[in-house]
Amino acid sequence: MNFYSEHAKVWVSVDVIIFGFDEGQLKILIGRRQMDPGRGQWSLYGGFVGTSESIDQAAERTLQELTGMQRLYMRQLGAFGAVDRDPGERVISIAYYALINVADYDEKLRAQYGLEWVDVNHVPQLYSDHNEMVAMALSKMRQKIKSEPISFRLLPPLFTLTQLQHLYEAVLGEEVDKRNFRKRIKDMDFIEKTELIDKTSSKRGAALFRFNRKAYKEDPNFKL
Amino acid sequence: MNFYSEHAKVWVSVDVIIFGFDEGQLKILIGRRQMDPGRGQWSLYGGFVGTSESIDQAAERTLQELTGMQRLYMRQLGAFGAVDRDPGERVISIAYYALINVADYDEKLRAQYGLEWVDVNHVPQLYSDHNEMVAMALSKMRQKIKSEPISFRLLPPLFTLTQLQHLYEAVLGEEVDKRNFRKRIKDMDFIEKTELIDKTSSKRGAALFRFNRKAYKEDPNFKL
DNA sequence: TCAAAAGTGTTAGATTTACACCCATGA
DNA sequence: TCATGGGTGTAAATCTAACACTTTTGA
Repeated sequence: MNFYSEHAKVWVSVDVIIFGFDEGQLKILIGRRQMDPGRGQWSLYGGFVGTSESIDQAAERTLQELTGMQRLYMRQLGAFGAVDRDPGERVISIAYYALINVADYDEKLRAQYGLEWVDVNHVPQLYSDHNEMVAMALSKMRQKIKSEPISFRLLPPLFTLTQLQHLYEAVLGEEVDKRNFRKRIKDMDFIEKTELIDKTSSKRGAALFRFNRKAYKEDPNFKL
Repeated sequence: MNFYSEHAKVWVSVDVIIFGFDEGQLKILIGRRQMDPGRGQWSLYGGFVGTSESIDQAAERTLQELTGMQRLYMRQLGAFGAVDRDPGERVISIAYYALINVADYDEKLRAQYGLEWVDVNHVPQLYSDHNEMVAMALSKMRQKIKSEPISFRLLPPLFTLTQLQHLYEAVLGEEVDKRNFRKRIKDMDFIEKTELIDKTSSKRGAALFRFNRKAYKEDPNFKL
């Protein structure tokens, strides 16, 4: 008998907000809940924290289950612990948000889990407090994308400046001045212009850029 | 039998980093751990989350136990969940940070709990991952104090501009230009000059200011 | 030849930073 | 009278924001 045993245990889960950029919109991945309570409701994907894994590991396991992808960007958002947040049992949930390049995402997996990409501006009502989690994740994203080079996680390895600008516009929810935007990008030497040209979105073609992680680490001054 | 019961429960605790401003230094309140494992080690104060309280309520209960004070500023920092973070059992802890005016704090309570104020720049080794929590709290504080009027939570209701400046210097860990600082304060109409004079720290006396919460809510543009 | 997206500089205004002296008072 | 902390303004530099036209090319 020790002092721990005087107290009650609770279930702890993780829920993951997966952001993607597609069709000029910032989207998240949601699915229909497969179990009671709340079966059939739109919901974030989550999972319980096991006894032999850290909460970060639980979140990574959940994310990988869903995407099959490795080494994705993921950060903790915070813990959600209202007593009745889950209608079934007392469950404390720790929310994470992750960024993926939609093009890398296996469409078969999406279908298999019955997941859908939905525009962050048109998220339906979700199970439990998941809408709150999404709102908080979006707000944190907006903050972070201005001061850290996480935008590249939402794009293919090679991207045009117009794509990058549209991504910022989608995340921030406001228009961005093209010339000022490009000026700032030019100041960041770790965003490198390649010799490659993308001709898919214009007749003239646009230069493809790449994020050089090593160069960023040597001189990490990101500011949008 | 439902799907919850396939999973294991864990203990969930809260730990509170209590900041105070005293003798020109930013300090936190720590104590000697009263139970095994880790008895006698320096530690943050914490408590377990009960079955009928939210995590925020658990944090508030813990904070109030310790300070006897109500309506303090407190925010969640995040969840800490390494498997072996607690040497005794698997415990996931959610850290909170709180701000108090040291002068309001009952010295008897401090002595009763065996707590000490220590400078954030000289925090000893703490139990478990508590040093990590403190570092994160400090970093969040630094961020927040530049964009939200939380500094007043660390001061008496009436304060001089020199006090306020020293507080910023202690939190940010760098010197602040007196004239530029006062210029910015003047721009914020919700920091009101009173007719009162503090003569305790100079012969000439310094004007006492107060934070007008209502005025701030009407025009909340805080920027330091 | 023309529609559509790519690409490019300048200027005014706002913000930020650096900096030094006089004031009021009690001891 | 003097030591101590309180209080004040200006100018240079930097940063931010607004703004429009030319280029390239495939259809």
